Amino acid sequence: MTDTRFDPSQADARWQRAWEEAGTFHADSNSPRPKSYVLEMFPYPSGRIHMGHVRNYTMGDVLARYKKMRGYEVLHPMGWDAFGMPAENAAMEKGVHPGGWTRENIANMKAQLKRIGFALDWSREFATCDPEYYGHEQALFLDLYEAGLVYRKESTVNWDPVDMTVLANEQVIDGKGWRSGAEVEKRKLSQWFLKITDFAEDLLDGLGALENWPDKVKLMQENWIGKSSGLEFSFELSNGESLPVYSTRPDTIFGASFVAVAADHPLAQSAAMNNCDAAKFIEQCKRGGTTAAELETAEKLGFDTGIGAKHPFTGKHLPVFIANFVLMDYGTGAVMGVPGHDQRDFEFATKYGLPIVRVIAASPEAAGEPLSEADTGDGVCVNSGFLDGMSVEAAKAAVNARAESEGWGRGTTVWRLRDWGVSRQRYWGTPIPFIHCDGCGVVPAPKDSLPITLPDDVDFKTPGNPLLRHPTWKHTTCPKCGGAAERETDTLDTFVDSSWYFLRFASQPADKPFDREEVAKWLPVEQYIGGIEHAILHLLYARFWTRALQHIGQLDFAEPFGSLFTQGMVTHETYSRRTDGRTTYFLPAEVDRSGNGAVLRDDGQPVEIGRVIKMSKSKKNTVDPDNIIDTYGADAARWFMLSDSPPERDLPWSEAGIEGCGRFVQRLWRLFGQYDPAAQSEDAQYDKALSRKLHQTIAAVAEDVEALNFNKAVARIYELTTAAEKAQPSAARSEAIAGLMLLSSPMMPHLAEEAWERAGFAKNSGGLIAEANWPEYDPALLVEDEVTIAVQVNGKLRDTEVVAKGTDRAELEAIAVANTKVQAILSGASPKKIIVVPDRLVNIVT
RNA sequence: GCCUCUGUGGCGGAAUUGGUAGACGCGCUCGACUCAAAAUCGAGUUUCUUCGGAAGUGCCGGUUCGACUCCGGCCAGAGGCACCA
Repeated sequence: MTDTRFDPSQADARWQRAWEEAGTFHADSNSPRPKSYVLEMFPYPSGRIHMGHVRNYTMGDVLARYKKMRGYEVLHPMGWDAFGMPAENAAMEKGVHPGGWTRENIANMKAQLKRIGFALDWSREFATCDPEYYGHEQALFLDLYEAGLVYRKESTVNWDPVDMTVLANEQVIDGKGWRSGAEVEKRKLSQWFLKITDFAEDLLDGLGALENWPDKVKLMQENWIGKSSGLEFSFELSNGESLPVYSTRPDTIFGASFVAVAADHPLAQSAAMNNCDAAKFIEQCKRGGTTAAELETAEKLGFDTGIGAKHPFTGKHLPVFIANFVLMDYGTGAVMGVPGHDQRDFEFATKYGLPIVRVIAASPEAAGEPLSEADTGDGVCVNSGFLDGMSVEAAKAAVNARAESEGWGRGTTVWRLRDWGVSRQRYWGTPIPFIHCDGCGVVPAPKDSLPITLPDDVDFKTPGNPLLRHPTWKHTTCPKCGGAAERETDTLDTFVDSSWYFLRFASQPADKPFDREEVAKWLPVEQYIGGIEHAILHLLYARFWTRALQHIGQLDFAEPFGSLFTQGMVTHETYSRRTDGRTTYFLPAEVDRSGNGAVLRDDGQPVEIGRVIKMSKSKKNTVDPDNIIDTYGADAARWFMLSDSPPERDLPWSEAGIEGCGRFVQRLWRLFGQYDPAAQSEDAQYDKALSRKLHQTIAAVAEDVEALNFNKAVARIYELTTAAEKAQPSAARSEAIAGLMLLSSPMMPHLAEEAWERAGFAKNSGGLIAEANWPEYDPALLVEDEVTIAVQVNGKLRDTEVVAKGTDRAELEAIAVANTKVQAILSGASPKKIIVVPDRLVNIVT
């Protein structure tokens, strides 16, 4: 019998074809239905879909299918974040063209996604490496330039002196270039920036209105934007100059024992001119990576310039250091060092023998308490002249007021957020549409010259930017003077590409980036789903870009994503070997983990087992879903992704559960086969219980799916399945079986379609279950009429009692006191207190 | 180092948000069916126990009649830290 087993290898493809032929998931912008835009973060086409993608897109898919069943016109599109470094790496390693490599990957991954049966509107697909896409991006960039939101300035990059190329942070390993192994240097380059700081206040304020964003994401963004108020003031220096510094803790000014400037601060530069030791120290600071993590964990080093700074209150001379932990990008690039109340300053002062003074203490009496580490707690000012006895807050205000009235400083707001550097010295990205002319300077490319496309004939045999050394590409004429000029050879950060792709999904006009009317119909995105790793950068950039477009009058809203859901990552341990100081990673599929350790299947030799971390291409700890679909079918894979783990939490990958999911698919299939509309009830009481279970499940699954609590919805479906299996044939049972088909259809759409058809619904209603309505529930059936209450003595459970729902307090108390186990414990003593929570418990306190 | 999370049986996790800890699933054990296997079905499965109970949600302490849930302090792991996407 063919229908005793569900055969995904037949059914999956069959229904995928049926949906495609019926145009089931085609989003019609002229539909009278209410609209819903469900979007998952589009993937980088790395080559293969991995489990993180499957998890992400399955969640979105369930929601999209559910919304459709609830009567929405759903836009659920897919595309490709197709520019980026891995394509260039592949070009260098395998000699393939980044474009060809990317296109091939897209084709493979699209085929993989199609096998999983996602309810996507493929007619809206595009890749960011399409000239039709990035040409419009160039136009938008020029629009922002005209609005004054784009500028150039010098900024630091990682420079590999052997390969003569700029390295991404990821390519710097232990301060060395990943290919050359050369010690990386910091180098300044003139680069393009977007003025995200113009929107800092607005981006911060906007978080308040994002009710359906996770608090943790809003908090992370808030901290990232980092609004702080403090004092900007100037030290008079012994060389007659003045040095502006910024501090968020002016209340600790009496504890200042040194002043420190960044290595690239003008003062440091001029010190280097007169002093070769200073120059050497600055050179030393240039070594190592540029990341905040590296700077902050590196040993605190300084160089005493010999210059003195005059303390504005005490007149004491403070030594001025050049220090490797001061950032030129934040504040004024110079700080006052207060070792008593800042841990970095404390470490620095300890190392260089500088005074450490307590100026904040829990109470005035504790002024003399020694410090073994920086005290960053609250308290009152001590050892601080006129500030003594003031609270931290009062002292801040008092210092600011004195500085302002005496004219040597002022209270200011400083942001941690820096402008967005978008220049990349790489080939595989959107060319920045500017032209460098010796006579006219930097000139925007005329809009009618867009798209400025990438040349195809590039080579990756030598490191560095192929655009820069291409024989002809950069040569052009100046749009202003007509003279010979050169194109900008930097390309845009790929975060620019992902900052507006969601607008392009609304429609794809040829002559403009997006159609305003279509955007108005679909946007903002109703539900955006993606990895928590994008909590700050991508989401902040997209919010900024949307605001910037609103600012220049191209959009009518500021926030692109109404609701955000950040899923946890699919994680796996890593397998690696180190040879010649380089680490090679291996795929889980290449590794035999059956013994105690792990060995490579190829040579039987052990590999090192690394930590359980997010699946990523660079660490090769990815699992390919194709094998799982081959073995168990798309529905089992989808079900597995939704089961068990709460979606916001990380999911450590294991193969163990998938088999059970495959069994459940068959179990449901057998149950669905028992659908019998003619079945008659024999036991009305029993029927009512099953009917109640069905209606409770309908309500609960809807609620769970809307909250994206898929693991809970899955558990409900299991429970109803078990109840239906155990029930005798009856009308209620058939109703439950039909209900289960509908409830499980967003999660296991192929199985549901097959069962729907077999049960005759497709013929009767003339449609697909994907186009059916979500079942209604009867609110009257949700309420139970009996509840089990806990009987506790001193908070410990002693027994339970079944009572009618809504039994009043007095009666509950009487039942509990009369309970034999309670009587045994009380043994005649009378309780001190009895706490009654109706429908829940009675607690007897002795 | 900084910011944000997470921590519950052998495993993934549930717990109506302060009210019966371990729902549901995986795995395992035993049983039924079978010549046998697979599949399927049934029972059991936190730990200890003198079988009365006792302990138990990363660790230490606190609030409460009652704490996985709230508060304080630690520990461990993950994500992000501006050129991975």
